[in-house]
Amino acid sequence: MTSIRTRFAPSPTGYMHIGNLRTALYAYLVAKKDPNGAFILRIEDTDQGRLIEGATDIIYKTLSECGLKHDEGPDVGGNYGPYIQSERMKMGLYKEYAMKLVEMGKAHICFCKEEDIEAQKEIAEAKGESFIYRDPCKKLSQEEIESRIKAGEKYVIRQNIDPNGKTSFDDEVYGTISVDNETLDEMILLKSDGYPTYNFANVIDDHLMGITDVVRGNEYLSSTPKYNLIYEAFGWDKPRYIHCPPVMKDETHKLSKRNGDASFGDLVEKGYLPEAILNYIALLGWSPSEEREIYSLDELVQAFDVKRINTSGAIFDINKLHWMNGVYLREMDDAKYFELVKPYILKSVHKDYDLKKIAHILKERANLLNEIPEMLDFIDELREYDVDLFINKKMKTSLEIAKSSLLEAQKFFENTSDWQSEALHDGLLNLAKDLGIKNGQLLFPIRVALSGKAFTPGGAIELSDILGKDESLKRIKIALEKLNEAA
RNA sequence: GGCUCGUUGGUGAAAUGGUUAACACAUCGCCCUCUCAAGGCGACAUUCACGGGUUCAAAUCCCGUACGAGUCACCA
Repeated sequence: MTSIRTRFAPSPTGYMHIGNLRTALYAYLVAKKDPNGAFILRIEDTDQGRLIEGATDIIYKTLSECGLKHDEGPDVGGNYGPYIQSERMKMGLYKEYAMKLVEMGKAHICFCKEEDIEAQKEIAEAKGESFIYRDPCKKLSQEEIESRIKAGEKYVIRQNIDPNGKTSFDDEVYGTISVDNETLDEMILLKSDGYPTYNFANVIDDHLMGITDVVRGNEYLSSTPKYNLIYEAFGWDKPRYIHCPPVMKDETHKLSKRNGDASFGDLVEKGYLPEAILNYIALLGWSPSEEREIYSLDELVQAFDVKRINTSGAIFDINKLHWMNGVYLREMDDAKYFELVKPYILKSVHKDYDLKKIAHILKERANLLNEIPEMLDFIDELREYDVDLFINKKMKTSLEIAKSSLLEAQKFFENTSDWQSEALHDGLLNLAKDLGIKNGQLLFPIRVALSGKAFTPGGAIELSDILGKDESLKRIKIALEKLNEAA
């Protein structure tokens, strides 16, 4: 049995969309499911007008950040190169195959003007008729064709389709798809600029590169029969088809880069981890057979099964990604977490505090790296805050209680020589016990005094430990002044 | 408009003719707790777009309707 070969074939026209990335992921998983399988990257740059500078680099970068390592591609080489279609085109490869089809009577040369066809189409649509272009150039004599080409007239090569009969194929996801040939239009294979269309290059390259499993979006479902007709004309083996449902932005719209919809790069910039993103999008349109959702890439390879790909579109839910990102963050080992989180801590903490302690209180709380700077914005400088923050029903605190608790805390802090978390912990809890008040009645006011915020990562003990004796006392003093003013 | 595909809770989804229709996110409530989180527990679809049919039995099979998407480019 031959090894599985799949390809990811993006066109370098901008950023990497989440939907694209998911297709790449599925193609990778299908290939890697086979120990000898190969995942190939091919750049489809046949639309010279839409090329965007740097887009290919984004593709390389994204794949590598995600760990979707390709076995063959423009940057890593391989035995089936070149892997960029414009380079293949320069070898005359597409034209050669297109001409073969012309010789076989499966394609023809067409001189029709784009505008003329467009006009005919509009007329048909105005009448409410469906429009299938019947190309008059099919009837041109050999002599006429030759003389017009010689005269320098522009032409394209167009597929010939026998309108009789049906064409059908079995999609691994959608099952049997079958269409009447008369509804198939005769698509352009080679453009007048000499470049192949996607429709053609795709078939030629997939065959030449030995692709066994074509993984792509379901927007190609309805043109697949036309591709198969080309395979049949050449007598080539057809690949297995794995069409994937779309990733949606909402009920009726696919995810798109316009409107600032999430691209992979955007999400990473917002503080989502590539592993979490990949894990999340794997679940958009596919579900594992076991009751589990957290999978590393290698685990996905094991668990993935084409048969469990869904047929209907899935809406991208940032909420769930957010949760999943938090899971990845919490499960990360401390050393790795610290290195990851350090630059974000440094965005708001510039003074000389123990960053590891800060990372520690963050770990259970931050779902998103970008949330971190704001969570720590009280550490360097205490900001102005409202004295009412000390009043908390659940903690059973009032301004009076806060004041007396802080006075006690002040005394305790002043007399504490052993400023470390364990001693602070024991000391403060004992203090509350001695005073006959609830822990919260003592600790809540301290926490507010130290941070000036209603919510903070960490509590009174952790914050006083991090801020140190002098700074803690200073902040308590400020709080007491506030409370005196309020009284 | 023609053709193709789709439709289970707010979201991702399981189920492959017989279950109280899993599970996860979100939401809400309770517990834990020095705040917020995290964690624990619980609530949340009498119903699977709708209407028929087949069957002892249908979310699952068949037909129709509605709605949605894709495609019909010298874009991929």
